[in-house]
Amino acid sequence: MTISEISKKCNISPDTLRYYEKVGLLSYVNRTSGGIRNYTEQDCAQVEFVKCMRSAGLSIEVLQKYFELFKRGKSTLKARRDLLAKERENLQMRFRELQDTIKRLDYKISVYDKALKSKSKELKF
Amino acid sequence: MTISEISKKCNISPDTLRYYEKVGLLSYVNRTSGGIRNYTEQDCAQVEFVKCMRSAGLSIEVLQKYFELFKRGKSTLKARRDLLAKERENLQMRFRELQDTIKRLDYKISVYDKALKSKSKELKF
DNA sequence: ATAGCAGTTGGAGTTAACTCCAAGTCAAGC
DNA sequence: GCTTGACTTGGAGTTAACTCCAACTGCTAT
Repeated sequence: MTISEISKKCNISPDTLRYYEKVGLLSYVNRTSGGIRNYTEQDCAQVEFVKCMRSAGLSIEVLQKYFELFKRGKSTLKARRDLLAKERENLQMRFRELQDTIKRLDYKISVYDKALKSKSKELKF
Repeated sequence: MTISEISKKCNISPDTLRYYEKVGLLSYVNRTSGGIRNYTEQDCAQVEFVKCMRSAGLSIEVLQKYFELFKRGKSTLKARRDLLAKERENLQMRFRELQDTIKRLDYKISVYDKALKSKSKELKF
């Protein structure tokens, strides 16, 4: 697959794909004889993984660390597991915070709805 | 309350508090005769609100818009309600994505645990 | 064989959201 | 009256994560 195909499929810009490769979030992608990137299904799955983790909020730095461990081979299995587990815990925390914030917004919206019905009050902020 | 008191109470740096005021996320904070900020309980509650929304991911720009509407008075009640409702929907979406990502990480971690037990396999990434 | 387009590279530029700095002010204690 | 320390301001600097650019290469179709 060419870079534009992956770009469309994963909805990530070619520039971002090249950037991810440059900083080590994709192991070096094979090139055709003409020097053009030729993504495999594997590469594609990895791009999807990176995209998913990035949009959940994992930093580039953490993902670099993960793939760097990967390159070092089987001896880093435990370290990688632990890295993922730690990030999982971070997400869990953000998950609960997000839940609370949504509840808070629900309450605030309900206060607005009341104010709108009574057509008189102003709120504090 | 002085800026350093609020800073401690809300765990936001004085620089950030001044920045928020400058860009309109806090209505102008009263000063003492000597020109020093003197935060009220109200201000404090607003700081808490901003902090909560910011850490949930609402942009400075959206919060600026919200407080700008606020300054325009009661006529913008509906607009503010709708702005909050829209942001709430965004958060709800991110909430579900986060849930999925956590599940995905759980699965990946379980795969790692299996690999660690069998002490032989390497994973794809 | 040439026009045109998709791709390549290294490196510069952009954006959001802070964060830091220099120069100055003010109240309090010695 | 002078030092100290917390505060003030406007504005410059930083960081993460892209995003854009210029100059170039190499297929493909006319």
